[in-house]
Amino acid sequence: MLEAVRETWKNLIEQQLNLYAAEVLGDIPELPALAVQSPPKPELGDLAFPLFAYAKVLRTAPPKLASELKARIEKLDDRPSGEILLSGPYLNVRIDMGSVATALSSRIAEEKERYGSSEVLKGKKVTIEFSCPNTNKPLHLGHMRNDSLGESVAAILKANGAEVRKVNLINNRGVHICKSMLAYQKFGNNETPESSGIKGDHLVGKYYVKFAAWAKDEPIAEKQAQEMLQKWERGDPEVMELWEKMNGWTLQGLAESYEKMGISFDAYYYESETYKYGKDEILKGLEKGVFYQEEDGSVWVDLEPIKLDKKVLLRKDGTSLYMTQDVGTAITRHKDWPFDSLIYVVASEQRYHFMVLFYVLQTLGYSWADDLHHLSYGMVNLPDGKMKSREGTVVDADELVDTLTTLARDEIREKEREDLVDDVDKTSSDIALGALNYYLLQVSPTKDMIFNPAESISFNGNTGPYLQYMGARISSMLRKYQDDEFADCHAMKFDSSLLTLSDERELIKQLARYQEVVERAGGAYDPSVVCSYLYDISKLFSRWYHDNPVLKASSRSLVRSRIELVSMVLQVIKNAFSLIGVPFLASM
RNA sequence: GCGCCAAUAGCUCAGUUGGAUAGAGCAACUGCCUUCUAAGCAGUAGGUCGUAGGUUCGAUUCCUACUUGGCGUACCA
Repeated sequence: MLEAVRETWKNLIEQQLNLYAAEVLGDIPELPALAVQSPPKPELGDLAFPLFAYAKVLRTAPPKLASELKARIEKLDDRPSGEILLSGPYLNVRIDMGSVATALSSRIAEEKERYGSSEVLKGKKVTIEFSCPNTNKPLHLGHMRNDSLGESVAAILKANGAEVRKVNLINNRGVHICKSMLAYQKFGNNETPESSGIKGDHLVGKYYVKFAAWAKDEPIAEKQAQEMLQKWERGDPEVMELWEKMNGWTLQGLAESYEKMGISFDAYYYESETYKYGKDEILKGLEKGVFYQEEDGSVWVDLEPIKLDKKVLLRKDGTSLYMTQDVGTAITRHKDWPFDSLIYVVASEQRYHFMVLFYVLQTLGYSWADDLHHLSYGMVNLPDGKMKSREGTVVDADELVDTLTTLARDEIREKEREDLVDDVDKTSSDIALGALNYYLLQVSPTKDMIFNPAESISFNGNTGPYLQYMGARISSMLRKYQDDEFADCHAMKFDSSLLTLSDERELIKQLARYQEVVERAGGAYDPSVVCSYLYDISKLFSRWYHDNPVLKASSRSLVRSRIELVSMVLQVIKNAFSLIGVPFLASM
């Protein structure tokens, strides 16, 4: 919303620069593009135009040039409202924030939860794949980063106007699946989730762990697992029955976890189907001559054009590999729903895999293969090192959510707010969720991160609950404002000229730039952009409303104006919450 | 060996695409609850932005080399 103002000033100054150049030099040279920045401090205005770059061409010192331009612009009859400030080599502008606030207020009132959305990706269909769990164990912290990112990026792209299809590929076959099946066959005693009271995914996970323990001093274990996989591939009825039963348990458990964590999908794919895909595509490529065959019959792609080695696409016995399947799955997905862009949310360990995959798809000549993205995120480590399932240092997702929920509930009790909160259980789990999603999304996706459990359960500082708390405070204020006591204010019109404090100007500016934030987050597939924005605006708001009364402001019209500002802040943080999986709470 | 990614306060992280005095949170210390929710606000202290060159009027940001760490480099997934 500030863009228009920014452009107006930029064009005006560029125009004056050209006129000045023509006067001084006699002709119009090619001038460098004018940069627009934000001044570091509010006193310095709202827009900053550094003039260093013109010193040489115009043979004028930047501070002199700044005052020259100021004088020229101020002489113009037809110039935008706002004030020009001089600050050394910078020409700064204090914009007319009142008119921005007025426009903003009607726009937010009209667009409500759509405020901040844009149409930059309108008409674009995006498939995003994330989560992709194995069916041999429950979700852990690593999955949670994946899930949070997937959900958030999907929401951000939607807000930018894209049509988004969220897909999950369930890894429900393979030797690792057989391992838990085998252990169950041996040690399970027909235990079920019902008989044991253990959630399905955790029960299956228990046998996966059991297999590892057993295999440690049982050399034939691995071999038996391989044999079981072969039986599975032949469709052995007994194995299939067990497979279906145990997968059912896991999927039921995962569904519960997803539900609890606010994760959902538009479509599921299953590896037990997709592992058959891709072989014919590779053979087609072989016919076209884009791949080549070794004497032993295996099919390869030469990655010389992307400066990599060679990669096998079909084994010598003609069977598929992971890569083969992924090629086939991408193509199948495009047939199912013709996307313009496909995003894979997968850990950075697999960068190489996706470089190859994308190259192979391009080589096969699919037009949509130009817009494939690997949203590669870094590993989640613990303060004392890596998570290792064998050493039992894996942070279990369900357990973590439960712990955080309990802590949130304790906090509500301790503050004696149980009666003031609608539903204590729901509020507690929403706080837990907000804490987790914010903690995970705050960090730039590409970077490895350290998950500090002690820190994640702290609700102080730069955390999800801090943001939720701001939302709850504002909501509480707005509820009070609904009282008859404020009836006279309800009838008044919003007068933006009363919002003259520096913090008020800064708040309006932040509100006005929200859409740009959403666009930048979308362009970079980076929810942390939204997180930083939310924290900045919340912190600014906290300070402002700590220092300045709203409902008890010095005049009724000031009450009305500040309420308008407060309402706008609430709408914007609510909208931003929805992009990063932080539940909004009207009270907490 | 080769490739990719990273390195900013004691710790965890930002840094708006090259600009003004590099910012938060946590931890430490100090104030502020008869006043719109103290899950809060304000303040103090904490930095050769891994090292060395280069490009530029200007570099935490771009380039090169090096150091350190992570991850890859399977006819595994």
